[in-house]
Amino acid sequence: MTSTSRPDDAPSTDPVGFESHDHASCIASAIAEAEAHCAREGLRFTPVRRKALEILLREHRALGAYEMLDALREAGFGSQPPVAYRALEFLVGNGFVHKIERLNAFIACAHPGATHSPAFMICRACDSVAEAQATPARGALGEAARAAGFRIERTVVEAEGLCPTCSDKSDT
Amino acid sequence: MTSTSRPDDAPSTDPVGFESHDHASCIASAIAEAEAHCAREGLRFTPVRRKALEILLREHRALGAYEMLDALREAGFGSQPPVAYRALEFLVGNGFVHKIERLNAFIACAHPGATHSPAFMICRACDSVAEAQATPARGALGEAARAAGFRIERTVVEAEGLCPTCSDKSDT
DNA sequence: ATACGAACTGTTATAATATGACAAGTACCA
DNA sequence: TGGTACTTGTCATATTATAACAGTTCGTAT
Repeated sequence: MTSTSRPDDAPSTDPVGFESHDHASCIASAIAEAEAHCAREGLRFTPVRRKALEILLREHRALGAYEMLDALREAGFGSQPPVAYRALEFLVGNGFVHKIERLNAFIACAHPGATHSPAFMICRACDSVAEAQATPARGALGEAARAAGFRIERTVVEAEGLCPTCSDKSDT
Repeated sequence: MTSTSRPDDAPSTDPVGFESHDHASCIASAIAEAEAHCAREGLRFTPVRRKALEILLREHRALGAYEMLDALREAGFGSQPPVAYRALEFLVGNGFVHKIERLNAFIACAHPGATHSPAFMICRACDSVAEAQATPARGALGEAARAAGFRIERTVVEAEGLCPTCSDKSDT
């Protein structure tokens, strides 16, 4: 906790992520959420897993697996790819982290706790990523799936474009 | 053309792709579409590009770049990765082929000619892929983007689950 | 016809992303 | 305390992708 912490009721929505916000408190609460979830489910929130989640929360951007590996090595963990991939697999599997397929990279979930289908907005200029909510079963895809008899289990929804900041720059 | 060809008005929708259909005619017409498009735009529909598109149309499934490379080599083209990647880049760039990010693989467009935002249904059991239409700007993502001031240029929409066939099998 | 530039092809080499397999350590429970 | 499932770290390797450069082809303007 730093002197910048604030009560939980401040920017509780933050639907976007292109705005700045209080990292210290969102990190702490996300870690606490993960810890509680693991306790409830009988999962082992081991040091390397916790560290990986902390790194993603602290960076607040999408990291490649090898960037994660570097960070974990610096923190004193193993230095071979499976170390990073296994931690990330655990975190993704439990919904604490999402994989951005378009970037082959990983980002901490912005809505921990909520069961959700994430959607992402990826800026092609600065690589920033914001998380929103998708509504898979609704819309054209849901209809097509029902018509085809396809049983949707998971959706990847990623929009690529320009974030407000980069959009302003390119308008110049 | 084979004896199985049929008039263009038969299954004109084929919104799904989990159904079988007349490959010979859909291949021929897709190639013709691509040829016409390139002629109009002053693009060069070279032998290796044409062959790559033919291969994807014939296979009617998502192929990895190295599978494509093998097929191109067998057809007498170069045998190094850039050969495949460059042909695929051209085809994707012109909308004749889509990349399935979830699979790092490529599939021929099922709706050639139409300007569209594709959406895919990917069977996790048999890896079959069907293409549908997405409606990016509508729905929750479009709203979030407008609220955030994010300018969407392209969307990746991929649903993972079970196709009708595999779904029936797993119900047993 | 010919010279020119842009685009294309093929190659070598290497980068970036990801997984299989195994040995050693740890947690938990019977 | 012994067994079992899980976790970690490592080595080795597979898979996916791109940079750079030389030679060729294409279209066009002389």
